[in-house]
Amino acid sequence: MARTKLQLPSTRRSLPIALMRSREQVMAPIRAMLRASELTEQQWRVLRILSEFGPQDLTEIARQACLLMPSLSRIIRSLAQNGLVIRTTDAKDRRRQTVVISRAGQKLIDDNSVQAAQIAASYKDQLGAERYELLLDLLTELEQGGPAPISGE
Amino acid sequence: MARTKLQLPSTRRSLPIALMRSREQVMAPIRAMLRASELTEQQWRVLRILSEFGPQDLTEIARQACLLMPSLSRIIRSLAQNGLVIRTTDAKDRRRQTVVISRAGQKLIDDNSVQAAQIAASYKDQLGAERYELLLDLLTELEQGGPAPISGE
DNA sequence: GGGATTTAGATAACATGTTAACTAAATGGA
DNA sequence: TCCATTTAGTTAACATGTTATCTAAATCCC
Repeated sequence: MARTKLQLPSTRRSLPIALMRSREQVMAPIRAMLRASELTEQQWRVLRILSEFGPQDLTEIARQACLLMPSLSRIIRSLAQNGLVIRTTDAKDRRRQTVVISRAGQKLIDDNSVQAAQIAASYKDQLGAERYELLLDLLTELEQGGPAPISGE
Repeated sequence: MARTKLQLPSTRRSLPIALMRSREQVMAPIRAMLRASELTEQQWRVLRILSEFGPQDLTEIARQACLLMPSLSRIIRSLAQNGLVIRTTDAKDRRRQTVVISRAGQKLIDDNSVQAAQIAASYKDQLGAERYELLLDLLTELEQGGPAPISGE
């Protein structure tokens, strides 16, 4: 590749900024929906993970919900206080805690899932199914490949 | 549009989560770079906007950097205290403040722009130029259309 | 067994995200 | 003119993001 002088791309065509802006747009109606249930976007994500994949420990939830442990630690504490999840200490490894969604937590998921599905479908309609899947593929590829290792470090 | 029963997509194929995960990946090396300059990602974004588009008021910076006013207000205060930007009150509208990047602020941009450009280029290499542009287009489309129709644009 | 190391999770400290409420200045009519 | 309304920016309050540090329990390895 010709070593033309690398230039910082315009912020108008910056990938990180574009990812942020589009996420902003996509999340807006979801946040509006959740406000009625007094749930934050992150709490909703944790509940959905627990509902979809069943009980699991904090580290696994963090990985799936894309949250850092300190954030998740606070979120789980809050959800437990509000009776939406239940924590139990693992018998075989007493460092580990297994988190389960409660009946009340599952009810919140059920109450909001129809509207959430409609919102999700609206994105798909907007781009068209094919382009929507393509977008998801590109994002997944970006996520998995990861940035090229920084040379010389 | 009575299609099939709408179902909440799996979190493994959720657009908001995919956007978040990929942004996470993309930002990691940038944050690592900025840590050496004691800059946060948001402070870097504000400085880049000011460097690229020149002096402007807070509302305009917020729009371009995709920050909410309360966050930006704190960030500008911090940047001003550290001598990286300069605020002046607009003479014609004394509510409005014009923010300019300082010499020290510009130096931070200059010192980091080569490495930042390399990082940006690495994403492009990873996906290939064509798919990279396609991704940016899809994100832009998502951002502009939005699920809630924006009237008059 | 027993100390060094690793791992799960929590805590601390500070920056940002988010919504609501607020101040001050400008604007739009009657 | 005068006051209601709008606009630019700030502050408050609380949740999350981010890095560093800490504790306790498990594991490694001699």
